Amino acid sequence: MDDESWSPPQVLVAVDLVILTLRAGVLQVLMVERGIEPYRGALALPGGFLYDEREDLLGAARRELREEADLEPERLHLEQFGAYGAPDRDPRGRVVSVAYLAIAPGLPEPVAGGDAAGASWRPVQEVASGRSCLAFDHRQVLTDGLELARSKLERSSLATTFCGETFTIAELQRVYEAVWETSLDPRNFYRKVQGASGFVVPAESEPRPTKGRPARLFRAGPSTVLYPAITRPDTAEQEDGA
Amino acid sequence: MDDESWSPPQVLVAVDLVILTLRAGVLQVLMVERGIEPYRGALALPGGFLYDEREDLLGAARRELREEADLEPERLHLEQFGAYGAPDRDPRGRVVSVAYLAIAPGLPEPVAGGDAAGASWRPVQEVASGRSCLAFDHRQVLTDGLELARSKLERSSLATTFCGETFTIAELQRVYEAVWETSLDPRNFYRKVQGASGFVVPAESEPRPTKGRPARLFRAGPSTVLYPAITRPDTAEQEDGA
DNA sequence: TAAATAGTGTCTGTAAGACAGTATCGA
DNA sequence: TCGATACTGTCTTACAGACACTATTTA
Repeated sequence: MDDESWSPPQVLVAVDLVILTLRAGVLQVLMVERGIEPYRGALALPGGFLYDEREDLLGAARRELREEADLEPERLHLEQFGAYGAPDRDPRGRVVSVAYLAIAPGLPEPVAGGDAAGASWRPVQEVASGRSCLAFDHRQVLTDGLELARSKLERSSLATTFCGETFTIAELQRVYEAVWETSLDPRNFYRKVQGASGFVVPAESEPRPTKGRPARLFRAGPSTVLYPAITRPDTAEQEDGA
Repeated sequence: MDDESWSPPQVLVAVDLVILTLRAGVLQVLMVERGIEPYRGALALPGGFLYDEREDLLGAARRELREEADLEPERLHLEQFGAYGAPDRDPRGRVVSVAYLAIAPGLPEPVAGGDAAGASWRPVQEVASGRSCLAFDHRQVLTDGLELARSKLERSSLATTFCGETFTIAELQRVYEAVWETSLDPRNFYRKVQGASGFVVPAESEPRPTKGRPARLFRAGPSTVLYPAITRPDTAEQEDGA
């Protein structure tokens, strides 16, 4: 290992982004269509190489968020969740990719303009499950990012970052239902959200156009950690053999 | 970004290992004393650069485990938990380090022999908390790895990997107490461990030398996920301002 | 009025924490 | 026998899930 003539291999470092949002009640992920080889024409997560020697990983993630997704990094949740470095994951050579999870409030327009030309929101279910062809190991990256988002919904106030400035409890519930792919009892959900101190605080503002009784509006509260947690329903508890 | 003349920076990739074990009832981490600059003489986590173009990250972690810690990777829990890539984290140049958490059963001897010459077990509390000088950003890496271990004890059967082939409930409790830096009620702990289906299974074998009534022996059960979880006592729930 | 959505209350089972009590060993 | 450790049981409170009910809007 400390061989005099040995020197460690040079590697390219990239960041990849799993950017989630809720549009029309379904969980969507931002994907770009690759214009160049390898995987030309396939879907890929937004991302790219480190720009220069001085850029740090989070900085690169923020830059890609702006360039490829046309999103303001300052307002978004952005969190690292893994490094992917299989030697053959990129046919061009050795690339280690660090993955970040970003959450954006539902945006009315599909991303447009600037460098984000090829980017579009896609339903997560469609992209993650089987059929479509994803570049590199991005299916695995997506799956891991999704699982992080799902588990963080339980014990952190992450869910509010899917919503706008103010939101109703029912809207918040739709976030949980979309990310978890479940349905929840609105009455129990209401009780639990109210019971988690500091999760949401009332926001007095004009009611929304609606059928039925207008809902109260809330905004994100001071807590980042939820206690008690909003627990995810059993999705068939797993066991595996020794 | 797609400037023709631009090319991404070459980076060195390393793996760093947080290797935890329990010795004499205290949580210890394997540290090496650096023999070369930078940070000569300081304590560092075991680790090193990727060996060649074909080695993958987990492979590198396994190799370092063998070389630097003289441990058999096959028998240990080994899990990635983060990538560290601040531009100035290594004065020699740009290095991105991928961190792994490893758990070893208590080993009677301090590590010796082979490349592991400079390695020694140190109490985590002493290393992580303040005083001693750690190389690079290894204090942060250690802290993050520790927090992963602590949280995984709650919902996974990780704790049994700190123990030998067979163990008593009291020994398992000492694992939780050491990692969490708490004390637990033995009676409630007993009930919870038994209640978590598949966590431990009885092992019939000769009782141990002991004062008092000899304890039953168990071995790790088939479950990797704990239900119900073994919950960590409140360590002052945190809130932070918006 | 009805239809629709919002919000409250109540009941039941399970799990957590506190702690009393019984069992089985060595000396 | 006593001291020590192992193990069992019981009580109280908190939370999860199920679901009945009341409230407030539009049509």
